[in-house]
Amino acid sequence: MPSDSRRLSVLTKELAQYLPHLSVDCVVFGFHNSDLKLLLLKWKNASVWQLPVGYIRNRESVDAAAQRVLRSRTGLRSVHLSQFHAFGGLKRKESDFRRCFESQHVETPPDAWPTHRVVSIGYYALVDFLEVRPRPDGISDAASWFPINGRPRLAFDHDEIVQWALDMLRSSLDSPKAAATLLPERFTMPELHRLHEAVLDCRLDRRNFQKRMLERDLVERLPERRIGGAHRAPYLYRFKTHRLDAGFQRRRA
Amino acid sequence: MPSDSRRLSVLTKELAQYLPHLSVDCVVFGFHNSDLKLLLLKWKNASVWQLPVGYIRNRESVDAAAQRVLRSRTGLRSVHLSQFHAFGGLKRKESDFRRCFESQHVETPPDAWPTHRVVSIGYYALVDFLEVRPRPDGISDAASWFPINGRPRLAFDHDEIVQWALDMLRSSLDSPKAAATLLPERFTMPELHRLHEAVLDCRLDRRNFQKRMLERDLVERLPERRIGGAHRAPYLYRFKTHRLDAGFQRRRA
DNA sequence: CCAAAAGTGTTGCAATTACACCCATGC
DNA sequence: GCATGGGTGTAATTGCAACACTTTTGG
Repeated sequence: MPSDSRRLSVLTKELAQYLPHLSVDCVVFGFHNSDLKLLLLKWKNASVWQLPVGYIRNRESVDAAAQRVLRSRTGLRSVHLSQFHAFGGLKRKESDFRRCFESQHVETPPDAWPTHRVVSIGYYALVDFLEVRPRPDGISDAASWFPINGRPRLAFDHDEIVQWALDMLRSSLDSPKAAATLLPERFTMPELHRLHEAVLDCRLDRRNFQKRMLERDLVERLPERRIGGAHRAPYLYRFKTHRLDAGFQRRRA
Repeated sequence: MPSDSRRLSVLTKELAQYLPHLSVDCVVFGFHNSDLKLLLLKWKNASVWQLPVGYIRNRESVDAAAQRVLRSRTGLRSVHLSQFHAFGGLKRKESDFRRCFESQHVETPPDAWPTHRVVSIGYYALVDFLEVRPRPDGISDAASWFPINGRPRLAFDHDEIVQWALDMLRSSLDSPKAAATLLPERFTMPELHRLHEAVLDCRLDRRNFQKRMLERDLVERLPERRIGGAHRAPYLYRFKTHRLDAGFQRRRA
C-alpha cells in the first residue's frame, strides 16, 4: 500500500491530466410516464447531495468531457447534452474536493486547483430514467433519482444551476430542433404530450397539443402503432429531420 | 532595454496572473439610427480582423473579466454584457499569441498556455457606436466598427462566435428583461423600432410595433418629448422596471 | 359491455396583421 | 405649403383555447 506522499504525488499527477480551474456540471433529467426526475450523487463523507461533475482532459473538447462524465456516472452513451451556461463566480466551488480525499486518508496538496476557484460549464440532458441504473463510482457513496419537485437542497451553488437548467429545458421545448433530441427517435403522441406536461409542470389540452404538433409540421406519423399496451394502440411518430434546420423562428410584427 | 530572457520571464509572470486555458471573447454590437455594426480589432502583425478577447484574472469573476476586457477595448463602463456560450472545441485558438509577441521580438515560452488550447466564454453587448471611439490598445494595430452585413471574414472561429451572438441578440429582443439592457434609459419609440429592425434584419410595421410594446406593458411614456430634431417631436419612453422580473414567459396550449 | 385510453372536429375569442388618416416641424 | 417623420384607429385574418363525441382494446 502506497504511503501518503506517494498517494499525494499520484493525485497531483492525476490532476495534471486536466485543464485546471475548469469543470463540467451535468444536470441529468430523467423522464418516464409522467414523472420528471433528477440524477444526484452523494460523495463519500459528504452529507448533502450534488450534481455529477467532472473535469476536462487536456486533449478533450468540453463537449466530449461532458459526454464522458455523464457516461462514467450513468453508463449512458450517445445521449444528447446541451450546454446552457458557464458559472464563473469568484467564490464558487463545485465540489468539496479536499474533504473527499482526506476522508480517504489522502492528503490533498495545498495548490491542488480543485480546492481553489473553479469555473463550471453546465450541461443538461434528458433521458429515460428506467433505462439508467445509476451506480455510484469511486468517489461517490450513492447515486439516485429524485423527483424534480421533491429534490433535496443541494451542495454549493447546485440549486441555482439546476434552476437554470430547468429554465433552459423548458424553453427548449418550443424550439423543434432541441425538442427532437429529448425523446427516442420513435415515440407516441401521448408520450410527447406527457413529456411537455412534466417539463412545463402544467396541464396541456391533449387535443390542442396534438393539433399544434401536426399543424406545425414538426412530426410525422408512421404507419405503425405501439402494440402491447392496454387499450387502443397509439400511432408512432418521429420528428421531421428536414424541418429541424429552420432553427430560431420568432414572432414579428 | 531588457534582454529576451528578461522579457520572457516577464511574459511568463504576466500569464501567471490569469486562469490558464480560459478567455473571454466579446462580441460588441454597435447601433445608431438604423445601422448595426460590429467592433473588430486587428492585432499587430496580423492580416485578419478578430474579436476583442482577454483573459480572466485569478481573483476575478468571469463576468467581471468580460467587463474589464470590454472597458480596456472601448473605454465603456457599466455596459450590460450577456454571456451566451462557451466554446470548447479541441483545436480552437482564439488568438495568434505567439506570432503577435514574436513580431515584437519577444520570444514566447513553449509552454505558454495561450499558444495551446483555449476555452473561450462568449459575451455580447450592444452599445451606441457614436459614443464609443474604439482605440487600439497595446497589442492591436487597429480597432474599428464594421457594418454587421459587410464585415470581413474573421480569424479563427470568430465568424461562428459572431453568428451565435447575433442569434442570441435576436432572441433576446422578445425577452423584455434583456431588451431593456440594450438601450439607454430613455428612448423614443422610433428608436426602439429601428433597433428591432436593424437587429432582426427585417421590416416591422411601425404602428403594430408601437401598439404591441404598449399593450404588453413593457414601456411607459414619459411626459417629455425629444426636442432638437427636425419634424414632429417624438415622446420619450422608458422600460417599466417592475415588469422586468417576470423573466421567461412561454406560450402554452 | 364497460372502463380507460386514443383519435378527430367545431366553435368562439384573442392576438396579430394589414392598412389609412391626421398632426407637427423645418425648409 | 409641402415634404418628412411621428402619432393613432379599424377591419380582416389567423392562431389558440375551450369543448364532446367516436373508436379501440383488455378484462
